[in-house]
Amino acid sequence: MNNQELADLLFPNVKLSAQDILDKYPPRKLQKGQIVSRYAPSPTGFMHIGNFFQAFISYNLCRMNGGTLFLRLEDTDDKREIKGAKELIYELLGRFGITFDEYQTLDGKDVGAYGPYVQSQRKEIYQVFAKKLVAEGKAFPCFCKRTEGKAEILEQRKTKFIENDEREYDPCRDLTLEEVKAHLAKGDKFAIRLKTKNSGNERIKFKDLIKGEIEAKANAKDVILLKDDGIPPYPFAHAIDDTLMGTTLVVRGEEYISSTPVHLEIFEALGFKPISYCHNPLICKIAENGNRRKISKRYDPEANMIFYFEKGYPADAVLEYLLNIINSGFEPWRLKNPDLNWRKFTFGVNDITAVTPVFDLVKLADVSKNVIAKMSGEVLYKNWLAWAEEFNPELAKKLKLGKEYFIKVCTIDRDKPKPRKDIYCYSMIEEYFDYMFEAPKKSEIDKADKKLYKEFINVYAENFKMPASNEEWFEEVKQVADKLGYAIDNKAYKEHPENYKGNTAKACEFVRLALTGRKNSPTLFDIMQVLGEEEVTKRLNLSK
RNA sequence: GCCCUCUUGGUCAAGCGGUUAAGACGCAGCCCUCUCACGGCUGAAUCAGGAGUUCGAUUCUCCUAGGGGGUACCA
Repeated sequence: MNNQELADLLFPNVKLSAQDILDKYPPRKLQKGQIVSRYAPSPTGFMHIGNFFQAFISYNLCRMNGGTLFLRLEDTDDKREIKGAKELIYELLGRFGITFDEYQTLDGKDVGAYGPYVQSQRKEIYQVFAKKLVAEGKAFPCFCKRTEGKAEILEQRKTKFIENDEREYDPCRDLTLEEVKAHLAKGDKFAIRLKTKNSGNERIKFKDLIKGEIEAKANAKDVILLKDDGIPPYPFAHAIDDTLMGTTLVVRGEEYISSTPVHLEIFEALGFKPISYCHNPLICKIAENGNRRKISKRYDPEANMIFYFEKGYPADAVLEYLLNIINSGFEPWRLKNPDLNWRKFTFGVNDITAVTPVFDLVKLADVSKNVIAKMSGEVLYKNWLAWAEEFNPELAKKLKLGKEYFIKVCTIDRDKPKPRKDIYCYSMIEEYFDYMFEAPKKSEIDKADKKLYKEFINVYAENFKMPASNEEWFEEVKQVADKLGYAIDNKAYKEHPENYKGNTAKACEFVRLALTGRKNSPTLFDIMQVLGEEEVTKRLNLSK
């Protein structure tokens, strides 16, 4: 079999040599230890948190080491491509402030010298290398039907063609030139497969930055290099692109560990040096049966990165939570440096957690509360409005109309050394402050308290005027309470509760209920100030 | 099935042969306080199991169990 003749037969239009391509991608000039990493999403129409997780790891690694980060779009699976997917990826990355040194703009311009940064535009490159491998006898055309993982077909092939159960040679690897010609004459489509040099008994070792050295069975399958549409599946594209683009560190999910031996054999066949890997753990949830499972688009809304914007979590809160998962050193650092931007935090490549973490929305809420607690009332208002304009236009209208008022609302129990930490996302604020929009419709009052409540509010409302200070306000509550037989002295109350109708706490609760309908709200005096005397009086009278 | 990988409280985890086994979230209780919070303090709760190595194992080795991942002309 003349391999060069076969190669020319298969790729009559490919004129460039591998060297021609290599010349276009000179090695990067890097300082010692400097990394080049990438984020390589597929445009599937949504961004999975696990996928974003990798981008974020790469981003952090690069930012800490002065490295280069590029974005490469892996749009080689035409069946999965969705319109607008590219835009969505760019939009989400932008919202999170994840920036790249090299990428292709939305209108198709490459920024950076190692493009094109979109795989579908690199078809010729892949073909050149595929042709080279065929010419060297390391790859061959395959005319079989696509199996695409269909069990029956795979099974059939196994029993028919596999010499022992350790290897999976493809039947087409031994086609004669004549047979190939016959196929081509019929116009049969062909894929290109790697002619594995292994028999299934070899072992290989490779290093992973998180897990250390991994030993595995070497690849012994004639894997696909080029699909019958001339486009490579992930492994071949990965080997070529990351080599050409000068990647020094590939961050990818754990699910790729198993296929790394395949990638390594492809690198070797191509004559490329292998690249360092960092296989990060997959983010999980606890399933109904108590087991962990991969966080999924189908069952977990939080698997989709758009979720956080719909709910209105600050981007930095999400990022800080993720940083928590990536590196456990972040939390102590944050405690020590409450006011520094998370971008100031550094950690080592080897310090990334190796355990599949369970995604915890409760913890995220806590992180987010702390992020929001640092916002001034004005900033909170701005962010809340921005969120509403996108996801709740009705609300946005109200917020804009009452701008001054709502800034005051947002400032309640804020802009002080120890702000409240109740709010963790913008979508919850409207409900949280519902009584600032209109008089409360529902009341959390205990049934048993109803009589006392009426009595108290009646007297309190009688001579109500807006207090000038928190102290004054409280004095007035106390006076009324005292008059009605409540304990002013909490100690006395604790000793003999039977002597009183309640204590000052109870009295305050009644006022709170009258004004907000709740037992729990920010400082009442602040609320009164924002509501204004007229409104407060109205609500008190309503509650009589 | 086969291959790879992981295993410290409910969750995130520190720990790298000798510790009263950190810390955070959550939970419970107390304190602070003029109410709601914030904050402070205290508490319950963890080394998957079994062998071995060792004077000594959470830490090293092996086995088992369990979890997760992979096993496509998907990434």
